[in-house]
Amino acid sequence: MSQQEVQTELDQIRRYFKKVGLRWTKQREIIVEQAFLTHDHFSAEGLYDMIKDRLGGDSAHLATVYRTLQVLEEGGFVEGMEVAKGEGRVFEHTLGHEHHDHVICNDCGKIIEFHSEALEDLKRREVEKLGLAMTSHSLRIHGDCLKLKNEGVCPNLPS
Amino acid sequence: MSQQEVQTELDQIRRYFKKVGLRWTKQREIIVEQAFLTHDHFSAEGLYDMIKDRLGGDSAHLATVYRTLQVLEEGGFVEGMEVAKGEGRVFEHTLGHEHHDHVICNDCGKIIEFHSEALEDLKRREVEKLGLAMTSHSLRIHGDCLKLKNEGVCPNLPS
DNA sequence: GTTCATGCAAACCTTTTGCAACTAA
DNA sequence: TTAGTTGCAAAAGGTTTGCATGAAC
Repeated sequence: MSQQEVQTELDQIRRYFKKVGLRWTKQREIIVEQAFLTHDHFSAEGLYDMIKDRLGGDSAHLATVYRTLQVLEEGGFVEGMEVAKGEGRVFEHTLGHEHHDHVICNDCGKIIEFHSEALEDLKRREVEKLGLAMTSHSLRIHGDCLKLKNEGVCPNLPS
Repeated sequence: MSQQEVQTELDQIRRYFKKVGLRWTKQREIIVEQAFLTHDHFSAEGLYDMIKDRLGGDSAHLATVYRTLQVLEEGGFVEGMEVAKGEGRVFEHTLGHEHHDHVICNDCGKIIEFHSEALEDLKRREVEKLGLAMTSHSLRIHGDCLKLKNEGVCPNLPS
């Protein structure tokens, strides 16, 4: 996401904050900006560290990061999920992304996103059979890397 | 699961413990038995409470429940998952069950299980396209109850 | 000037761990 | 006998919260 696109997202989120009666503070701006500058999935503490690296140690307190992420999640701007047992939640921003599922590589831990309309339809239909209207869902698939198995190299490993 | 079926599961698990060089203790028997007597999903602490209710306060320590659940999960006898943000993991036993997905009712929180072979196939194929061989996955769908919306009654609420 | 947000530290909750006592094999 | 297991209490790790101070409106 380019700096310019981030600006558009920022504006949109700022309007949301105002609309629901929340104040737009320096800290919130910093946190939201960092969240949307970040391409990968991030944890609350990870985001906090990125902010420290970029702007210095006292730009936004960790507790404020948590509080802001909570607001963003309620507003539907980010989505949190548990990736591995015993670890904290990781987030991703959702503005301008269609919903996607996650594949987690057993070999390197990398999170790969994918989207399948057919899969979405099927989920929705299966749930309707049970008498519910799907509002959200989370699909995480763990898998072994075939390239690693066949060629000894995991293409998902950071190079 | 009937008392007799539980006995069969117990035997199977006891053999597993022995085979991998773990001891079969009174506490482990109590914990495994309770886990397989239980039809619903349970948390570690919930299982501990059930044991206290059934057998008294000092039958098995909470730490032992955690340790045993870990072994059972590694052995593939139970499966743990996070249902709601900020809450602990819940478990279900898997022996003699085919894999299933979960639907969580937004209205009453009830967890409904379902299985769809078509959905399984599609997941597997989508992941293979990405170069991975699916080893496990977790699909949780949250939905609004249609009966509640249309008729004012959520059939998933405990009666 | 009010009301809400922040920083800080302390609390919280679930899960894990170190260790001495114990027990299955 | 002896290596693995338990109970206990303490620690750990991620997240939340109460409160006084400070900033947005």
